[in-house]
Amino acid sequence: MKKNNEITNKLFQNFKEKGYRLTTPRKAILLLLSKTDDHPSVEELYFDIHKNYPSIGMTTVYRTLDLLVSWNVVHKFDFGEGRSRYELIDHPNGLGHHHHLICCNCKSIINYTDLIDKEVELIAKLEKRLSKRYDFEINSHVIEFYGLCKNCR
Amino acid sequence: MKKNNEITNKLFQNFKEKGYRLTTPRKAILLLLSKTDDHPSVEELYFDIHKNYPSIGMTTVYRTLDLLVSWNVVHKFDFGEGRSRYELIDHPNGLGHHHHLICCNCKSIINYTDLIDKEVELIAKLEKRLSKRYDFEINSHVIEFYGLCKNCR
DNA sequence: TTTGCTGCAAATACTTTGCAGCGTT
DNA sequence: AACGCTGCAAAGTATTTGCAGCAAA
Repeated sequence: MKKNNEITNKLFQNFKEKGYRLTTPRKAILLLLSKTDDHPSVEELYFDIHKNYPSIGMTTVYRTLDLLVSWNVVHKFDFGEGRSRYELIDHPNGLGHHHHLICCNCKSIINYTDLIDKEVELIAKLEKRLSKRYDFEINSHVIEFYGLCKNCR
Repeated sequence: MKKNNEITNKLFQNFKEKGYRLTTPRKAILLLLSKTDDHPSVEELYFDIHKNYPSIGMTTVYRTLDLLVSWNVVHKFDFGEGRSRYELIDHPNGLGHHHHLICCNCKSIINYTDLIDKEVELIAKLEKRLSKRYDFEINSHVIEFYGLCKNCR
């Protein structure tokens, strides 16, 4: 599993830099997140992890995710379901950066990656402009479109 | 108060179309939301409303907001504080459409309105493209930048 | 009069915290 | 050995629901 090693190495460095340790629950969560293009909730992550590591509790999943979010490794989303969902910021699966179409009715989420060059460039410019104007260090961005999906119209 | 009448008229139509009634709590919430460029939480709305209408309870605020959200009159945000925040989608105060810079540390929010023409145009194109591609009816969009504000860097 | 919105209180769901124990470094 | 992560159970907080009463059309 070349990819797993890549992830491990990358995150291992993050951890070292921040002074945190690479523990079993963290490895498990990061590997799970790196294997999906979905946005798992805490509960979903917990159940999956539990299959392989029955001793890891829900609390640890919460705490680990909080840390990963604070390190800018993971982004925490709220799509209005009353629970949070999580996603790797730098996804290693070639999925890369993507955004969301969110159905207001059934809460289904479509990932889209088709931001053309012009758009990417424009977002970069906007980021630079806002950053300077508001003296704000921008780490990540989110573009979401809300509406009704095919089935709910 | 011309503006209040405009809002009332506009929403009154929405209500009629949807078959819902224009009640005191709804008027109160809509007027409050139309008077601020902030993103009040349920609790904040409740306290404000309570000053003028002591009989309106928190439950009603929740329920009313849910309805307004489902009618696409109000957008529900979650900035990661563990509570939701609300904002009129078509703000009548000339504030117009805006987006957010969100500080990951102190959770402060900066509104920015300076999307230049090129950007607006581009978002419109993107919307059209996505809409067609995914057979998705887009009603609103959100562009958020996450990072560290002036004070938290 | 009828429909369906309101309010209170209780219930629910998600998330956080206290504290003792354990694993890494 | 020391530091600080981990798990369980309990606590906390935001949000939802049941049900009787009431208001608007």
